[in-house]
Amino acid sequence: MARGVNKVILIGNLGQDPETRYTPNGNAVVNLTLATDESYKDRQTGQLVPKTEWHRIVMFGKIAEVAGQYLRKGSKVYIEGKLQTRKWQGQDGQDRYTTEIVVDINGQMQMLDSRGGDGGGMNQGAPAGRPQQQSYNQPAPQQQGGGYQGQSGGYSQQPPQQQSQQHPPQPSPQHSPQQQQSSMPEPVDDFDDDIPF
Amino acid sequence: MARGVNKVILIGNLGQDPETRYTPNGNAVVNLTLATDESYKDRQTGQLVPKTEWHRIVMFGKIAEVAGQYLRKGSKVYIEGKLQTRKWQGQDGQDRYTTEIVVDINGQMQMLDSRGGDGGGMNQGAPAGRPQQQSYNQPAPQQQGGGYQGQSGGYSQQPPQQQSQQHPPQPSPQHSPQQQQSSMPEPVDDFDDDIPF
Amino acid sequence: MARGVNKVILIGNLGQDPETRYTPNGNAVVNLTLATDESYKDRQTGQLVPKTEWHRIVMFGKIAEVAGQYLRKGSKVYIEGKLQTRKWQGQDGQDRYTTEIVVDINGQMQMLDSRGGDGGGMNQGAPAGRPQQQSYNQPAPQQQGGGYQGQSGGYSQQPPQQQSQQHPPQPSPQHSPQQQQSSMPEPVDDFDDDIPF
Amino acid sequence: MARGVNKVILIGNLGQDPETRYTPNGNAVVNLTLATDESYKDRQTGQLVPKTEWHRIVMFGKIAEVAGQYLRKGSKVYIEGKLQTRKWQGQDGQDRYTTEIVVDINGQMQMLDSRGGDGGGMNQGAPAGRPQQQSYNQPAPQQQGGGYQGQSGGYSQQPPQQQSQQHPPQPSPQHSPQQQQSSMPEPVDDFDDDIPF
DNA sequence: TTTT
DNA sequence: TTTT
Repeated sequence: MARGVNKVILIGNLGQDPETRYTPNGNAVVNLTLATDESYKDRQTGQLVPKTEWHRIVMFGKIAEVAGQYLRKGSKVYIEGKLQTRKWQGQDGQDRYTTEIVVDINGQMQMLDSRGGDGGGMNQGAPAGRPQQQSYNQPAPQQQGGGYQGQSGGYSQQPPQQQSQQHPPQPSPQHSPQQQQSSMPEPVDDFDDDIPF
Repeated sequence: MARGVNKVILIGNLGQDPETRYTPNGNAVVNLTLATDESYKDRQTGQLVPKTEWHRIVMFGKIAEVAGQYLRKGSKVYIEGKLQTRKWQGQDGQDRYTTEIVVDINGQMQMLDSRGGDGGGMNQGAPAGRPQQQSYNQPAPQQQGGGYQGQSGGYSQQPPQQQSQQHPPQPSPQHSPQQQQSSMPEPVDDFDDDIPF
Repeated sequence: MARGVNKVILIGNLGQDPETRYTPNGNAVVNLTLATDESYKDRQTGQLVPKTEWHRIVMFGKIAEVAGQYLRKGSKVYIEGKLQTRKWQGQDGQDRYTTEIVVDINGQMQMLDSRGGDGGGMNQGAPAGRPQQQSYNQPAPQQQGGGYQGQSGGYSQQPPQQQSQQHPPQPSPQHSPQQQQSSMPEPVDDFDDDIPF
Repeated sequence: MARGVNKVILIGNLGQDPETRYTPNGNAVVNLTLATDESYKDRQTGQLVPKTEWHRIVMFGKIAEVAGQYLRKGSKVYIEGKLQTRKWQGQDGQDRYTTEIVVDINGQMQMLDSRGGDGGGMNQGAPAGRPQQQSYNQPAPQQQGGGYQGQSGGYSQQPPQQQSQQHPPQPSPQHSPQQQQSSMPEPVDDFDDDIPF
């Protein structure tokens, strides 16, 4: 529920491959940088000057999974999300603020590459087959708490094992104490399947 | 011209009265802070927790003039603009980044207070009569170059006198109310109406 | 899931009180007409001519319930939905098409009257207390099939009794046959379930 | 000027080649049909059922010129416009209504085919070179009066010769390549004002 | 850092 | 009528 409207709509290209992390609960969190270009006319020279605007995107839930799997550096994508500015501490102890576009359960993502080309070519990790134009709305709404702390701790770079199945506790030491502190936001918990297509 | 889409849509309330400045050419530049509220459910307590997101808005052109005149702390407003992140230097010499929603010629603004109440009450500068619900599209496009440096120099806190005409320096050091009225900048030429907002 | 983007954003005023109906399962369906105004300059006279655009809105789910309860003729509202054109038969047997803005689980609604005034005054059915500015996202997504036939049959003008509880079949003759056959249990609000359209 | 917000955002594919007409003043008017797809889950079978929504688009001005030149059947495109319903008379003398998305000076269009392929291949009229991803905002506002009458009379299927200049009647009945060149879209043209940013 |  |  919201008193107000907070909506961002972007179409642009990824500057890098997406970075995928996982919450202790196995939910994907993806960070992207997206470029939108605009040209303006220089007043002195009359020349058209290209200007690129870079956007930081954070995706949660199923959209994040799809983005992590199918988007690559250079991919063109439509994104709908909301603005969120988070505060963090610089190494000098001073407050810094970073504004991101959060794409959660209420957001949308749509891949716009008609051929799904990864734009980079050197992404050996790219999946063999990929969808060409597909849009995702998350399956269930969720409120974003104040807990997300950007790139900071508590996230695993490893995908969860079979998140949708019951399985015995992981003995693996890779899953560290960070998992214990399960106060991390868990944007979407009720996925009903892993791969939507 | 743009290769991409960069659009922000907000409905929220002003945290403070707008700050109006003027370029050397007499064009208004207005800074706003806008709050959009959202509630999320705390996972531990199950309580609805209100969360306010603050947005920095920069307006140019006629929309800026209208906003500066009619919006006040607490005003509810619809805004359409684009995201822009600008770099600046902190006092420690380090780079900082601030993301703002730029409402220029391609943006839109709409006052949503059915009564135009200023929400604060102590804004003696508020004009007597104000429109109730009015939307503004800028009359002609304009490209935003890279030159805008936020709050920094080159801006005047005083509105220009009759910018579109050559005129001798104003002797009066005080800006009287009458001047306020008669100093409407008219940067764009093809207005199809006579209402100044 | 969508291959494409289909989004409508409107701010306007209701032309009439909302019409609420209920599906056999007790889910609210609300029809609205919304006016958005625009002025254009007549090319001959140079006069500003007001022009009102009327939009047909159909709301489903919890948003519909809220709209039916709190919106009245004249209410100002923000609506986000999608375009849908449905075909129907005129009395002359010919095909007609009506385009509506569908506000379902993926849509949004926000009341913008700072005072919630009903704008009409003669709506005795209006609830005593009403929210002032509140936005609604539906709690869970739902796919809109092709079956919705507008104003046509299968809908009841009467609200369901205690839709969130199990209850014995209603002996009341007020409840039409259609309602009788729909004695299914009614999970509270997040229906991803049995809406037949 | 508008009291209200009336905005439509679509991403979809053209069902046919665009139809271009010209007003007596030589302004291009383009009609498109755009498909947006959505899948919904059939309640009986649980199957995903594809559903296509068709949208009627009308474009004016420079955007229309670009669309007429570069879009083809199958082209994927982003469109931003406004809803407009116009009344017309059926052959039976009865009123009919058609809702269209109007893309005028305040609208936007962006071609999303990474390769500009025409999707049909048999469009011999397609220009040799075409932009790949380009977005257009109209360079100057224009009010849409009540005068547009859909497909009806007053429009020419022939493009104007040099509409922006006074010139003697063209002797050549054939539209030469040079003319083609000179009618190339020029998304950004005349920013002449003095805003220094 | 992307894209054309 | 498009697209995947």
